[in-house]
Amino acid sequence: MASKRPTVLGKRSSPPLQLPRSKRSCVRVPGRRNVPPTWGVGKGDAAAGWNQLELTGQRGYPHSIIWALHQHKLGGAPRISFQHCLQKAFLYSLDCYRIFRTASPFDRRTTCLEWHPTHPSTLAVGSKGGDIILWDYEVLDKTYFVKGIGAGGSITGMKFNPLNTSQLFISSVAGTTSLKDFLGNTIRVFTSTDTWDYWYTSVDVSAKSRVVVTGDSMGNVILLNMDGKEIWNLRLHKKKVTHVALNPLCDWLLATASVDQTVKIWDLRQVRGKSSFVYQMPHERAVSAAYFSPDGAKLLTTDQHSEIRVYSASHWACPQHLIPHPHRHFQHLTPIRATWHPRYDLIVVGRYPDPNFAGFTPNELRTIDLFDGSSGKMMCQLYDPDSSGIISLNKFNPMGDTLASAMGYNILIWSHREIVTRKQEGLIKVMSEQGLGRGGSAHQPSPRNRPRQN
DNA sequence: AATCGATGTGTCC
DNA sequence: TGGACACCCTCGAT
Repeated sequence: MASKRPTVLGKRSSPPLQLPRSKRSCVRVPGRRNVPPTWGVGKGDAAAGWNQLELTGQRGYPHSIIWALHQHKLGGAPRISFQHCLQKAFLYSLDCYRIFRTASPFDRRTTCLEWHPTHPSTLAVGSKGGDIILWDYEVLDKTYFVKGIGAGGSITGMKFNPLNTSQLFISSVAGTTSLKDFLGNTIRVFTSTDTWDYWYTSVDVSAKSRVVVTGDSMGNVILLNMDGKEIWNLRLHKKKVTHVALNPLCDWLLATASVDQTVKIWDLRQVRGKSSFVYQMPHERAVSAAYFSPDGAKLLTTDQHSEIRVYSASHWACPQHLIPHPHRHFQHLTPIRATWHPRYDLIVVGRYPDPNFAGFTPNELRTIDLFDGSSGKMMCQLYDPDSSGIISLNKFNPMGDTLASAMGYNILIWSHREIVTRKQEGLIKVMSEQGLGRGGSAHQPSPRNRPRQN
């Protein structure tokens, strides 16, 4: 096998990428070429933007758990569960969500986002250059930064090790799926390519059945045990595998998405080849993501053009909802992926307005859209005019009260205005005590993207 | 198999 | 300030 170096086929013209890059080696860590990383505190006030609610029913009532309990007790319609009341209360509260903190720690686009499974204000974010940051946004400067190789290092998938949350499973264009810690040590390499002709595109892990699954850009899916022993490696798709996801409850159920325009569901215990799937879901376009819902009962897929789908376990064969939504693919954009809220039947996804999309309206904004998973209806949009880029990645934290977004080079943290205000006061105090204060107020907005300003 | 076009975001001049 | 251009290997159409 050829060494992992530029190839004619790959059209790579730069020197071998595994060598230290003279241009990059002296660059401070973290940091952009000539721009220091930026860390921002959101404005958190009402003027910061608008969030548009499209709920039916009354407004202006404190939509809290108390409200939900009250509603439930009133029991207007018996089929409306307490859970549903809670979800409604949560949707109302989104009206008050603001950007709480921002960070722009990389010298390339953000490609990957993963919340810490237990620590509520900590997340890992990966970049196109292979950098990874572990960031606790509630504590100033509490970050770990693992430097990547630069060009060609792109992080394609991340998953915290469920058995040791100081470690991350990482798949990368640089040619490995491996387990690393935040000091940069490689604990184990699960698979590697010795060529730039293909690379790994996604990882998932099951603590229960102790397996690691990874997909590659040729359509192969590899199943390994936690010790790194390969169980099988099979070409399950005709084109690049874009996403692999294990069912959180049923750990032998695997979903794979591909640019071959299919999503396939597999029984891990009996995979023999391309056609041994349990279900196949043909799509209109290449598919970027297929996430099982937290309760394992649904599957959410995002294609590369203008469709989000919800499938239900009761009937995998046919989608429960086809949701039209503009999020077309573009070479220099991190593919947009819709994700589930961890507690409610809600879907979050970034909008990339498209004049050719059927529902296009002039002056459409690059919002974050929330859909109800059971009705398929859009319930709410989040928007901040100071962060007007396309928001490719959106994930709620495991608690479900904070949203992390990836917008180009930037990471945005959204939470409830009251919490934002309270916490920001504390942060600004600490900043000014440490001489980091910026006139005692938040960042000055930049015309395009506030987080880039410093 | 090879070529082309789409068209976001940041840097440099 | 605005325009050129890099990014670096994406995907669909031809």
